[in-house]
Amino acid sequence: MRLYKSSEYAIRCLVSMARSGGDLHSVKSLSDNLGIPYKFLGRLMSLLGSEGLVESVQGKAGGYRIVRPLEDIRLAEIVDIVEGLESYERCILGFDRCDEKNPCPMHEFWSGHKDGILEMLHSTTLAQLVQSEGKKI
Amino acid sequence: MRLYKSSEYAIRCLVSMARSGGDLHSVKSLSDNLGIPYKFLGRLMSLLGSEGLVESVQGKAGGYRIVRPLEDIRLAEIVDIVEGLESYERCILGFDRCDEKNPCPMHEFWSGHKDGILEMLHSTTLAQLVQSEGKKI
DNA sequence: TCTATATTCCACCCGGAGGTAGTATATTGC
DNA sequence: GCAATATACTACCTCCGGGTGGAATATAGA
Ligand code: SF4
Ligand code: SF4
Repeated sequence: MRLYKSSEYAIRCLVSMARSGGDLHSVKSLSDNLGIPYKFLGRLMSLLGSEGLVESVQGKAGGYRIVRPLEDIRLAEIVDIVEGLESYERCILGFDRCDEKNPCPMHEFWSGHKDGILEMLHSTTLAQLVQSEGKKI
Repeated sequence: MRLYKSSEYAIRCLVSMARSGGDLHSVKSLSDNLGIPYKFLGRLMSLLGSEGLVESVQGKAGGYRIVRPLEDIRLAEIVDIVEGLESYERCILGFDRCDEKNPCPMHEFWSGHKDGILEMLHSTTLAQLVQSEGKKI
């Protein structure tokens, strides 16, 4: 019932980068500002880069920047890259190939929450997170 | 975003036991009927027994039975015994000590779902699961 | 050119969830 | 009493998410 640490880190970094101006952010500065293990974050940002969510610039004064418009980056995409969406699309009791005619005992109590979360992940964009009133990152 | 396998097994076993009459159920029969690894389920049922959710009878023709009324056993209690409720009470970005005045960027998009799930876990009882229309176990 | 700072890539460690094996112990029915 | 069948307990294994260390590579700037 919790995101992977990696998804949490990815979201926090992207929000932090988007909030503090548009230019390059080094892994070092992100690690220091957000309290995320340096080496771990390095590998994660490299993954986000290879998946096209961010752009990397090597060498001194290098770092990462967000290239795509914030309204175009949805939570579902971030989570899918980092940990995959399988566990959100499957369900609480782990059954797959569910239909309304053959539900598990939890269906009427759970499926609404599951659908709501999945819808939220697909509809919420980085732009909304940046504008949200939450200050803590 | 998924229950532990152990929680899934526990819920499925309890629902199965409650649905198929009130008497003793051996780990062997539960394992066969539900397709749950025998040894693994044995340890899990032993835990449920030590926590007072079920009662164990040793020896030939022994097994486990539910003693408390079904209306009194809530999902939250089962989940708490098996995997703990921490990850449901904390939140999606892993912050603790959250208040409305100092939210994280996800708060307005997530906290509603979190509260709904927690409320569901605390209010749903085994009796409701047994009566639900779901046939698949 | 040389150095400092940055990403990139490799191998490795740790802890916990899931699962297996074997054995000890309890108890029913013959 | 004895065999069959049940729970109880201990030790161990595998996989993976999280995390660390070190060296290779790229590059801006003195
Ligand atoms: S809650 Fe519904 S969708 Fe989820 S596993 Fe059960 S039957 Fe399938
Ligand atoms: S969503 Fe709200 S309750 Fe959850 S971690 Fe963020 S601020 Fe805290």
